[in-house]
Amino acid sequence: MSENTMPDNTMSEQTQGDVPAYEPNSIEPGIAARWVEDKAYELEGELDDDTYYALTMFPYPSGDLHMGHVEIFSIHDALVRQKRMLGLRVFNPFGWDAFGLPAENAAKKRGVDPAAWTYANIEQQADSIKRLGFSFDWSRRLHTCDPEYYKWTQWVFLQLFDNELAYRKEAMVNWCPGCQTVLANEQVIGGRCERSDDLVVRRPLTQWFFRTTHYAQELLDALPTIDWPDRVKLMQRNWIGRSEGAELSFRTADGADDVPVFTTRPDTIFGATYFVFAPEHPVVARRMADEPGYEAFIEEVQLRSEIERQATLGSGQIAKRGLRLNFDMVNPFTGENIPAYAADYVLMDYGTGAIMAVPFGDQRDFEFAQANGLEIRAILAPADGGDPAAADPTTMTEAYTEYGIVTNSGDYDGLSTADAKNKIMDDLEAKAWGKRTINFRLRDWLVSRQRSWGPPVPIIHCETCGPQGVPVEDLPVRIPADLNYQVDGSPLAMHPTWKFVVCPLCGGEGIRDTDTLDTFVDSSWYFLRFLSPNDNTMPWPKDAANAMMPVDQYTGGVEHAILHLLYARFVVKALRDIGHFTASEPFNALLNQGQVILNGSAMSKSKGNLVQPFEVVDLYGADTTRATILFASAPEDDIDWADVSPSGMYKWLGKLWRQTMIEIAASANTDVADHTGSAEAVEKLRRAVHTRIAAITDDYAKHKFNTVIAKLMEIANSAREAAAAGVHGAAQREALESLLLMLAPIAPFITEELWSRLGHEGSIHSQIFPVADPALLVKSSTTIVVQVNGKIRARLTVAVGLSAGDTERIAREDDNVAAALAGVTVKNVFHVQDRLLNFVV
RNA sequence: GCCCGAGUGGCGGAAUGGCAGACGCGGAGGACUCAAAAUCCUUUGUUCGAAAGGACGUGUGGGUUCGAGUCCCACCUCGGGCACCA
Repeated sequence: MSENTMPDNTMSEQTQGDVPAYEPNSIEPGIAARWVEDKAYELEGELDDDTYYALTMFPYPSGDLHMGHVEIFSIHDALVRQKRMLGLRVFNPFGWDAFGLPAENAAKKRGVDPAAWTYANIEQQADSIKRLGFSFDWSRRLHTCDPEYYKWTQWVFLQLFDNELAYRKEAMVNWCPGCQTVLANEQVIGGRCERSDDLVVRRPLTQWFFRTTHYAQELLDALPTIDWPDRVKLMQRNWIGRSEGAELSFRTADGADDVPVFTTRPDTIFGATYFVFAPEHPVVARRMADEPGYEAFIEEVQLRSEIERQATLGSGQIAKRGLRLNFDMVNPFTGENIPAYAADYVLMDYGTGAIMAVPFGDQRDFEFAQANGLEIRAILAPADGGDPAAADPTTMTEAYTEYGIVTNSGDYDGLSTADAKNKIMDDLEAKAWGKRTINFRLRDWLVSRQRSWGPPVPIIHCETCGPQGVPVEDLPVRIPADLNYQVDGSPLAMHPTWKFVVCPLCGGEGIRDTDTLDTFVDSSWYFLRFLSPNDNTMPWPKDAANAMMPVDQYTGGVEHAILHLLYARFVVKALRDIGHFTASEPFNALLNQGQVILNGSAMSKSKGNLVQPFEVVDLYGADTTRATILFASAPEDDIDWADVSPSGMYKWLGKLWRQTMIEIAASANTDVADHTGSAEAVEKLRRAVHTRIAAITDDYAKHKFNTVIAKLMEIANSAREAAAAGVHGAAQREALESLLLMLAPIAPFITEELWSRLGHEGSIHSQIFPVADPALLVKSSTTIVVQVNGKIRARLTVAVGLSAGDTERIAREDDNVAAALAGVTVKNVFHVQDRLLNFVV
């Protein structure tokens, strides 16, 4: 390469008149269309053990994509594209969680067909996703509202029904007046509906449940086996809420009823000075039926509890009111008669619905006892060092919840709390008064909804045969096309003819169940349907399920921590036990992205603070939009759109574009295998590139896309510096091409375009991710820090591998170090190889 | 109230117990331009100093360590989860 064929670099960077401009919106749409036409990301061949299953939470089609979608798909796509470049066969399907209330609300308010509304939104989102270049496998697309899909949702329901994991019962359930339907416990947030924010009321209704409690222990035990964020695992652990204790019975004073209670503190039983039932407890209901005031009390409690819950949220103070019952109970250990109460602080659906009240050791009982003038009996003394006044009923101001030494408890006096617990439980079991028990906070999942835009519960009710599953050959039970959505209540239930059928067992009169399944049922198994979304003969092939499950990498929002993510785990365990595959968990690894917010608060239509993704895309292109999001912070952190700078990212991509174009021009008529520039400058550039390749590979593995981009910027800076020093040709191309390859998962369009302009055939996205040359990672010299008493006195460049003695000798030659050491005695010297030397004086 | 998590420049954020502030945004100055935009270059934690150089600095107070943004204890603030769970 001769000097005069090389354009002067400074000149070309300043003029750049001959370099085509970076115009993302003129190149991106064509490339996006080509990827779809070429079926570039459709996986061919078998779904086998070697296939990597990547999945992102499928969206609900409420309108066009919002920023949150663009964020999660940008994270997911960067991850997926990089995995492909590492040589993995990646299965990356996509679909829509398309059943839900907004479609039904649109139908009710505006008279549109919910299906038409839904599919129109889906098409709009699909177009946007393609425009943004997300590399999903479109051949596996599914929508949960397709009859071809919900046929199998109904089949899943029937599998659980046939195996006694789906059942119907009357229970006090959460009713949302706004949505006109019942809700699962997981959908009630702070007493309000997760969707509409209406105050939820409690009603007794007969509903369908999935027996999630059957798997409570396994759902808890398996948490350590999955690679999920600790935060999510902790939320599930708390939601499942396992507690160990004892169940034992108290007898009524008249000897007629035995009433079981659950306690985690059997050691405090001698302090049980009264007894409390949940207001609706059956024993209370029977014995109090004729008492004046009982009915009123029940009503008052139900009304009051909701209001008080709201009024006292966050205060930690809840008034405890109760009703003295017309009978007493007997404490089995003391033999004493103790008064019985009904009070709303005891819940019917936790434990046994009744408690032994120990005001000394439980804050709620303490408050209730004070309010009602009941005895507070000390049954524990603080261990050494404790404050005796805190455990003295005459002076204590709150319950004594610490452990200590048992007192006033007969034979158990003098034992520690832990020993007394064990001994009392041993004795309970020996006397057959009770047994060791484990209680869970988790309840069964209520799955039926009084709505119509969802899969109808595939059950036919028969007066003689009871509820019967719809035979598989009759699935799907379709939503009728002629529903009237303008009615109050459930359109499906009010259809004049739909529900009248014959019983599949006896052939007599049958009535369809008019409820539909919760949308979370749809999404609790969709990752299985992706394995064969177009096969109408089975839900999924067992072989493929065994090979592919669990999903290797799942990405999505933390808002589903105890909803979707818990339900999917339950459904997989249930289907495993029924025999449909061997996997025990749906998602092996989980990445939770943060939220996109604006000026500190969540974006929402009602607040009018939405940033529409396409405002950004239309201005700067998809690459800039994607890279801006990934550069703003680590994926798990929230992004405040007020703080991010798409224009900054756009500038950088433009700079990279020009830099690459200039190099293409600079090396146009030369042999790119050769390079110009000094050997030192070339080596410096190559070292910079290869150390970054190693670091970036690492950052990708940790999903730290923000530092990936920072290091790519460093390569660009090094390459520009080298170009200014006259380095062109092979070393410069190596730098730029490595950069483009490593940027490709993040900004797929500009890298594709520049890759081809650099003269390469084929897509950059089917290349192999760069590998660092180990030889270029070995340094010959390094900068060490010399400290005196931990304060930095000098930075010296020395050869690597120096001994402590040699390093010290060189360090002492430095003027600054010598000055700091003058007149003092060095007591010790710490040496960290190739990094640091610390004189302790 | 209980349980998690987090506090680093004007801003977003980097930092296997070993050079705090990588990378970028924003700011300042300059080059190019008739001018502006775009682009390029320099500079940018605070403070003392003409400079060389020094001091201070990761929410607060202690501690461990030769050495702490990083580990431990207490507290403050913010964010999240749960909320009468016996």
